[in-house]
Amino acid sequence: MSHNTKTTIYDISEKLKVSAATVSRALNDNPKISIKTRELVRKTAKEMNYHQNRLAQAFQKGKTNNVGVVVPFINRNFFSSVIRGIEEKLSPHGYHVIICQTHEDVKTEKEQIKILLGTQVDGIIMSVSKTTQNTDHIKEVLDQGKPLIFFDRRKDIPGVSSVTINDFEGAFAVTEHLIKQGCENIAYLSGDRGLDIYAERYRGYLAALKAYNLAFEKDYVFDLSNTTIESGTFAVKNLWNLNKKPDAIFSSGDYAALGALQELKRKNIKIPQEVCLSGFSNEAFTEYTEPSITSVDQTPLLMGKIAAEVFLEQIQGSQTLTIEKKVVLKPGLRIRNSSKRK
Amino acid sequence: MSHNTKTTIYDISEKLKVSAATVSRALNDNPKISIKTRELVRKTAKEMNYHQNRLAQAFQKGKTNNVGVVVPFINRNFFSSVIRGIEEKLSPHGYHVIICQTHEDVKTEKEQIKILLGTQVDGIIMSVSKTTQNTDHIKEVLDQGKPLIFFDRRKDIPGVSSVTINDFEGAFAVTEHLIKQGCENIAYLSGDRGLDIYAERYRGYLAALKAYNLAFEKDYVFDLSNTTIESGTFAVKNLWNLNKKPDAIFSSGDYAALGALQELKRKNIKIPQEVCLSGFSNEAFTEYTEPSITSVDQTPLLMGKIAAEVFLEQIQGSQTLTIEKKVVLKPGLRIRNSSKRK
DNA sequence: TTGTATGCGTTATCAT
DNA sequence: ATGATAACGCATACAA
Repeated sequence: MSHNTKTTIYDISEKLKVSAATVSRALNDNPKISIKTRELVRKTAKEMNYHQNRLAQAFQKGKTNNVGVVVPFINRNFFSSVIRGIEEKLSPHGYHVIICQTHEDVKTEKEQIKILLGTQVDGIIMSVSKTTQNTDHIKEVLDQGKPLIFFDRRKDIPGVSSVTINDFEGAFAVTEHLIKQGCENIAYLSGDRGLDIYAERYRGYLAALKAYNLAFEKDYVFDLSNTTIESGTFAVKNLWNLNKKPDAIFSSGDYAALGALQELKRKNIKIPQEVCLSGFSNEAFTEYTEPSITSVDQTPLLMGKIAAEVFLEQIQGSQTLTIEKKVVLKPGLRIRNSSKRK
Repeated sequence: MSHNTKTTIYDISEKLKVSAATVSRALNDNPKISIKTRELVRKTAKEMNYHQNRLAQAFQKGKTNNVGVVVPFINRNFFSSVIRGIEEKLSPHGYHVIICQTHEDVKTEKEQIKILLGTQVDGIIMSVSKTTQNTDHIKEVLDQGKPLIFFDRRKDIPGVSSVTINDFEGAFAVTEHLIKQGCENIAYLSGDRGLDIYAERYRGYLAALKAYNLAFEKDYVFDLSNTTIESGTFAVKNLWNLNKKPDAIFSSGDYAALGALQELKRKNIKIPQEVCLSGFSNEAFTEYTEPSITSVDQTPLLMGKIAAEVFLEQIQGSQTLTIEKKVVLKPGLRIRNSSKRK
């Protein structure tokens, strides 16, 4: 019942007294092989419990039909949704997705990419780690002539396509919304602006202030190394030591917004009456908190699908010519109770 | 600067006028090769931008150092934490994790396992999909002589080790806790009892009722095909059509508990004063809701680490003898505001 | 329609 | 300490 020794095409060829090449061709439904032989081979293969060694095949073809997806974390709604989008698009094309997480650590990112390349993935779709400065390990993907696509968190590397949302626009929309709710002293919790996305969101915040003639207050900008619950809590504690308290908090990440929410509640500060609050990313929990948190939808499913499409284009396109494609998606403001005053 | 043609050990051997075997050995730090040669080869390899082809290596060795991890979803706190635990344990041993999600679909599960086997993973650690009945595709892993370890959601297959928590005990503890808060009419939202975990949790609920001489009320048990927010909402709507309303709800999953919470709030029912509520799994959001939701911690990080340990034991152990190991972890009751009456 | 021969990149065995 | 060669499983160019 259980065959422990794996059967190869040679075993089949021996049993059927045909050549291994014939077996190989039959298995691949090569029309040059007679239907009769094809069926016989198939049947025998099944009987002998034959399973193709994809490794050997990939080795000889130089193509695995695997694509690597590298993300900081898999348990963020945003990233897991992007992955889902990629899978949905790629799977019908026979591509399989290998998921790797870096835990925001360059060293791990480097290692993961090295392994993915060594294991011969056909391409890599990634969102860079927060700590990534030097990009040599990323360029290596290009050097090996393989498609590389960034999504969300990109780096400026010539020849690399990317799919992002318009973070500037998203942050502008949030800030504008807060202003329209009557807020004038809007604190901003910023993620690491070494990442484009956070730099852009900050720009959006500033631009909206300017557009509505609100004074920029240096003390209202809080730099977080990580947008975590703890950092949000910490930020509020500090902000409330100021003489002039803010009447709104815009966090560039949902987790910090959540931490801020919790601390505001501990301080018995009414949301949104006294302070309006917004996050960014539209994590699932923003809907469930009390009050629910305003946020920005990054359309991750769509982002994943488009990233996958770009990959498919690149892999089908001529190998010599690399087209750099930059897709920028429109963010969606999700206004919830934490900032709804009417 | 960028070498598009990948260099092999032959390129190095040619340049250095040594044999490919020597290069291979040098690269692997074989002590039989002189230090001088080893260093020369290393240096040249770097210069020529050589990268090992792990695929070729795996092919010839019959060992990839990859292990497949198959889960229903990656964006559930429980699963992503287990994966993290597995990674942490396996990574120092040179193993790399390939993550696959089935989206609770047997067909996908089948496909994923087939691909993982074809791509020659050294073993598989998995949590079966809800819809999995027939297990032939899972047995195939054993047939190929590769270690297979279940975690959380297991199937009864001889020779397969598993790491689970004591779901019975966890559910018993929750029910007992609710009873001690003064609840007497405890509704139960059950996941698909075709899965061991849900069957066990149900048993725990029943056993606690019995232990405290509470009558079992058939109408209080609600069967959910999926433990989603919607199903929790739906359950509460139906339960509140009964003449005798429950004074507690114990959901076997956190998402359904969240849905129940939302619906209860819409109905202006005070939690925990009028109705106590508990979930199961300790999803991150259970801490953030208003009120926070009592739940059961499945110690996923530990579970992942142990699953990985079992894998390592099996792969290092003799190939002929398969030991079936069943590890059962202790669940942790996390009492939160949704059920704290004092 | 089928068979023969070769190569993919690496490691291992057996020489030297 | 190093070299020559076979082998891993499969697909394909070339022959027949």
